[in-house]
Amino acid sequence: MATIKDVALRAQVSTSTVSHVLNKTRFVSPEITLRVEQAIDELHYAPSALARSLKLNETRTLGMLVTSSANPFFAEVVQGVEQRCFELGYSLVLCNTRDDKARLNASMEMLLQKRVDGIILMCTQVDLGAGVFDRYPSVPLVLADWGPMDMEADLIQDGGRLGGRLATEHLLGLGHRHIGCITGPKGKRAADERRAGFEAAMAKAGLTVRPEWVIEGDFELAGGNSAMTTLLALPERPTAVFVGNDMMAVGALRALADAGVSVPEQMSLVGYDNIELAHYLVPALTSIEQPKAGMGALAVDTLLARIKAPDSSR
Amino acid sequence: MATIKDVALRAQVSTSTVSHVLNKTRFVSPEITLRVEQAIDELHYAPSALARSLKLNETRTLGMLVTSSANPFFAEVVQGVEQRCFELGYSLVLCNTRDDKARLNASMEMLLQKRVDGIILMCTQVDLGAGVFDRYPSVPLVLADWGPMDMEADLIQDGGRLGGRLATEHLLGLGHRHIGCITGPKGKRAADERRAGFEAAMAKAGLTVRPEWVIEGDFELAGGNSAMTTLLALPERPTAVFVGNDMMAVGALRALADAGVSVPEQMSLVGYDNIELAHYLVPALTSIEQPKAGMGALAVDTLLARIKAPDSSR
DNA sequence: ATCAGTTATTTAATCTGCTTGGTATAAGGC
DNA sequence: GCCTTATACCAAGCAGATTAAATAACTGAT
Repeated sequence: MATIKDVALRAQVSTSTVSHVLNKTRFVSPEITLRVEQAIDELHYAPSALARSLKLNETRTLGMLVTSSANPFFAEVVQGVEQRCFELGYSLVLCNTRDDKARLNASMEMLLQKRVDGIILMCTQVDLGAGVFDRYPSVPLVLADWGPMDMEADLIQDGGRLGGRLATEHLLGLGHRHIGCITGPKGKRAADERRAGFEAAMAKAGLTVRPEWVIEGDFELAGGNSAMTTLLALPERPTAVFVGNDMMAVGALRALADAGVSVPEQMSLVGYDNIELAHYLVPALTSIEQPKAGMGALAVDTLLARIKAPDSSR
Repeated sequence: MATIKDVALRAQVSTSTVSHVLNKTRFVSPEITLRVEQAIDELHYAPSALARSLKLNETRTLGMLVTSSANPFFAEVVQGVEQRCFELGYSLVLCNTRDDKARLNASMEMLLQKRVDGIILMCTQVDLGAGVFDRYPSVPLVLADWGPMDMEADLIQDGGRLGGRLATEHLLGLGHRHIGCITGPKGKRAADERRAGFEAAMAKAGLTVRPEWVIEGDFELAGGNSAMTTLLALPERPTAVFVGNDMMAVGALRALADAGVSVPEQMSLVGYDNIELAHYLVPALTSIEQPKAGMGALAVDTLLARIKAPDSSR
């Protein structure tokens, strides 16, 4: 592959002139500019971002760690992240952690060695063993959808508490008084907040939350399915359930259908995230909107702001 | 960030010795090895993959271009690709093209400048204007799920013809004789092959394909929905439909429910891809299995084989 | 017309962090 | 004392960015 030297030779100028033409960082006379551009065309020259990054100490690359990028919710956030990266001239290195600590650490290590400018973390795994992070204290980090952490990082929060309240109030508005809840994994911020919102709304309506109607799920299809199955096996069933995310709601719908319980006649559901699929389900799923692409874009913007001003207050 | 020089200085050895310790590329005495390792720890040193890549002319990074990574089918393939990359010590740069030629070209340019070792293309866009590809004729490419192309690249093919036949035969086996088909976009290989399989199976069964029962969709939720709506509006309806992928099938199910047509009593469906969600739908969707993660892994393996032997026959 | 003083362009030299073939040095063997 | 080994170091790149320095071109004054 041609280098800047080849171009310089062919255009009969020095490499620095070529560099200035490429980056428009100084005036170069029109004739010379033309010669250089011709040489670039003829040689199919493409500057090496590698060499450039090495010198400039900036890769224009971000890393993203996500539990499972195939999960529709994450997939949409990832796409939002990628979209914003593209708009801003960055590229994105995607890593799945699969809830595996070793894998997370390995991926972090790789990203750091590749000298990404910053990293977006969106994983369930709360405890990291502090292994990698104190090795590289300086890499800008953004945490989205993350458990309690004391790391130096910016946080992207969804208004889970509000959303949980809205979801519950929707059910209350339909006249329900016996309301259950399928939550996400305990300890995961998003899960806990949504649940807190649910409890707040119930309390505000003067209703007590029946503990056996609050079931912990895993934010996945299967978890929602088994959680609903558990609920349905109870001697007394709620008439409505707030499900912590849409994936679990889909699983729950399946369980309801299998049990012959019709929705919404015999039981109402509200989901969370409003993934595209929710509209197409039968019956259509009511869901709390989550600006997934927006969260992705926000994460990128936050990260880049931090990169530009590493020491500004959080 | 510490460099190899800092480590060398602290360990009182030369940089080359540090390098050899890091890469285990030559014998270094135990005492010196220890000193070097201590220095590495104390300085939180992480070698720069940038400098390494520059020197070695290899980035251990692959690029992947995909129409829309949030599409469940693509999302699973992408995850398969990432999985295999991780296993092999590669990282993955993900780019969405959104069916936008300009964007595809821009992303290609970026990947090439970053000197990725190879690129996996999985996009609908058939025509590229040949802009970028002849500029960099040498980058190893793998095309998955791609229209007819005459580029120098390896191809990953799904057995779409076979799958289409199987799907149709499933419906025939259920006793159906009036079978329709909702296809993917014409010109897209996967779509055309599945359709060809459908037609082959019909012909083999001695049935004629009624043109008005073959509707072109877009492989998306909305397209499946409107295609089925169109079908249902016909004076004569088929009793079964082979839908070209699961996303469209979900959309179609919605249309059927809206029209009060019960599935499978009044109409049977078969999908394609067998995305995880298909099991959880109500009614459950029968679908032709597509080894999505497997295809991703295969794409990576094929690409790496090509990288190792650029001139071997295809 | 000529020369000092500018300004406009381009060049040459260094630097980024790391790998590696060639080489140096000290210890050990005969 | 000389020749091996064993072990570690040197220095030349890799592809480009940056900057001080050099050259060329031009200005106005004498």
